[in-house]
Amino acid sequence: MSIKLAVLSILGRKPSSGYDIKKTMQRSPYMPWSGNNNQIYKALVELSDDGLVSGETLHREGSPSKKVYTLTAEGRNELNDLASRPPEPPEFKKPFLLQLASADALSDGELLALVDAYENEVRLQLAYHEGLMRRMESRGDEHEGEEEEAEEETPGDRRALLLKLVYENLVSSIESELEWTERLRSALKKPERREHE
Amino acid sequence: MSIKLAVLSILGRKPSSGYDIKKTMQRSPYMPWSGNNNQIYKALVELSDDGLVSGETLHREGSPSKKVYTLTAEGRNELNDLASRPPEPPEFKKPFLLQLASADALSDGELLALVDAYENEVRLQLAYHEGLMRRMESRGDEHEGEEEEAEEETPGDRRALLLKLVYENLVSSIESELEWTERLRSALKKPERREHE
DNA sequence: CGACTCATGTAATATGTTACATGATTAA
DNA sequence: TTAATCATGTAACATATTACATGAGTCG
Repeated sequence: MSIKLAVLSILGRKPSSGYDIKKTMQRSPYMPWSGNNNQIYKALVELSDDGLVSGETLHREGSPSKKVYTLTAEGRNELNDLASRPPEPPEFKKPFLLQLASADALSDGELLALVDAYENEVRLQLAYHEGLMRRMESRGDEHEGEEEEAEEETPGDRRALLLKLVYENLVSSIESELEWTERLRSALKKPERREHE
Repeated sequence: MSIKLAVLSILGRKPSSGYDIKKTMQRSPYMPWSGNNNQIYKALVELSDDGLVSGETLHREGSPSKKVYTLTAEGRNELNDLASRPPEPPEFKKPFLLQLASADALSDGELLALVDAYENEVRLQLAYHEGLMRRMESRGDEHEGEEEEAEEETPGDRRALLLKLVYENLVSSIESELEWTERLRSALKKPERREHE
C-alpha cells in the first residue's frame, strides 16, 4: 500500500490540489502518512505520468493559483481495484514495548513512573482521536468543499457508516492499550506472586 | 527510537554477532524492525565508532568466523538512559482502514468478503504471536546461548515478567482487532437501522 | 509590521527493503 | 550434490522526514 493509493482515494472523493491532499492526510489518522509536501507533489507527478490523474491549473484572483487534480477513467478503475485487493494485516509499532523489555534494571518506582508516562501519552492520543471522531460525526467530514456535486453512485450513508467504523477501530485500539497499562500496573504492584494461579 | 537502541538492548542481554542480532530481531515482534543485514551491520559500525560497543573477531575451527560485539561502559550507560527516556505513543498502521474508507462503491457481499479476508489475516497474526508467547514461556527465550554467565544485577524473574507482559500487549492488541471485525460485520449486516438507538 | 494560512515546489538526509556476492559447514 | 543454515558485507532502490525557498493574501 503506497501513498499513491491514498492520493487516489482522496481524489476519488473530490478533485483536490496538492495542498488539499496534504491537509486531508494530516487530519485522517487512518492514513499512515504524515502528509509531507515532498511525497505528495512527487506522487501527483507520477500519477499524472501514469495517466491516472489529470491536473489543471486554476488561476484565481485574490488568492494563489492552485493545480487541481482529478481522477481519469483509468484512475477510477485503479481505485476500484484497490478496494477489492487482499487486505494487509495491521502493524503495531510500539517502541515502548522495547523500552519495557529493556527495563529490568529499573527500580519498581521508576518502572511505575514509566508506565504512568506512557499512559499519559496514550490518553492524549485517545482524546485527540475522540475529538476527530466527534467532529466527523457532527459535521459531515470531508464535506466542506464548495462544489456540491450530486453524489452519483453511493447512498452516502454507507460512506458515513464506514468512516464511523474506521474511527471506532482506532479508538478501540487505543482503549485496549489503556486496559493493558492497567494490567501492567497491577502485575508490577504485586510482584512475584505468580507461580500458583 | 532508532534501530541502534534496539541493537544496544540486545547486546545488553548478551554479547552477539551481527547475525545473532538479526535473528533476535526477527523473532522479537516488539522490535519494529525487520532485522535486515544492511541496517544491522551499519548500525554496529556506527555504534563502534561512537564507542558504545566493541567488536572482537572470533576465529573458530569448523565454523565460520564471527565478530562478537559487547557493550562498553559507555554503551551500558546509554542503555540505562534509554530505559528512563519519555515513552513514545504507539503507532497503529492499518492500511485496511484506508481500504475500508474507500470501499463505499462495493456491494454488501463484496464488503463482507473483504472483512472475512481481513479477519483471516488477523487470525494468522494471532496464531503466530500466541505461538511465540508459548515458546517463550516454556523455554526461557533468548536464553539459548551456550555461555551461561551468572546474571549480575537483576533477579531474572522481573525480566521474565516484563517479557510476558510485552507479549500480552501484542496479543491483546490483535484480539481487540478481531473484536472490532465482529462489530464491523454486524454493523454491515443490519444496514441503515441506526437512527433511533 | 509580523505571524499565519494558502500554495507549490526542491534539497538534503534518514530509514528501510530486496537483492546480490561470497564462502564455510551441516543435513537430506 | 543440493539445499539449508551460519556468517559478513555491499549495491540499488524505495520510502519518509526535515528543512529550505518563494510568493500572495489575511488577520491582529
